[in-house]
Amino acid sequence: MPYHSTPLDLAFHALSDPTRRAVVSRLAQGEVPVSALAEPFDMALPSFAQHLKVLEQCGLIVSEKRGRSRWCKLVPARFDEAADWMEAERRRWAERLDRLEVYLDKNEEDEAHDKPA
Amino acid sequence: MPYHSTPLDLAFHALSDPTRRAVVSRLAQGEVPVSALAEPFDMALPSFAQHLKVLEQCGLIVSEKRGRSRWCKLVPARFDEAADWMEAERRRWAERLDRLEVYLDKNEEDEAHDKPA
DNA sequence: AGAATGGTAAGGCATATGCCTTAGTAACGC
DNA sequence: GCGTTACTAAGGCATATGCCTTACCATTCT
Repeated sequence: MPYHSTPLDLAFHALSDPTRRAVVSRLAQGEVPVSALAEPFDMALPSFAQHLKVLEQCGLIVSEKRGRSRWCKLVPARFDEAADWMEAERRRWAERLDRLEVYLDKNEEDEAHDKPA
Repeated sequence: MPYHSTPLDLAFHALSDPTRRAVVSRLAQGEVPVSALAEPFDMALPSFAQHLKVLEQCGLIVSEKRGRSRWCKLVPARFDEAADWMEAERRRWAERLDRLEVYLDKNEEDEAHDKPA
């Protein structure tokens, strides 16, 4: 999706794959080396490494090579951007429903007093 | 991404495009017909319609044809699944950091009392 | 009825994605 | 040094994505 690819685009794209979400999920535990991360997945290592590359390129994780293994860890900032966007939308949606409810209640009241629109 | 495509995959994929996020964002206002939704975008209508199709197929929106225009509205449930997943991860992450902090504080205290690990 | 409006269908094109295999390279273990 | 371990590079293949254009309906306006 390099047509546009803002950080948010990339983060959501990264999270649209179950393998990558599982990695993110696992990294809540802290740092994990690539081999340990890859172990649960029935996938060739190079394929799995691509997923890590996607996560790293969009800034959801960082990694560092120590000896012959590479350790990965989450970067909450990028994750938060996406989560914050979702919460903000959720709030906007909820506010609209609240206003709608107030409006409906008001009309009901008016009707009770014989003052329809 | 029909390799896997759970609802969560599809929702995140749908949200990875800025045009589609803008549509979701706009629909917080309520129902909007396709032409009005499409108006801000410099894109042929059929291209835009594809984006709506993606949103509808993953359950983020529903639409209904009235007369010759189609009205779209948000479906919060699917959106919430994605938002909930993100919040749950965020919480797990925060909890781990809390435990880490407690652990570090404890060690600091121990050191102060001359009892290192 | 005939034209305009609001989509929808169909198909085409360039690029991206997700997987694979094979072939390296760098660090450790003996 | 030599084999093993842990990745990394390179390239290939099928399918998906995002855009386009050119038809083609329905519905509504005049």
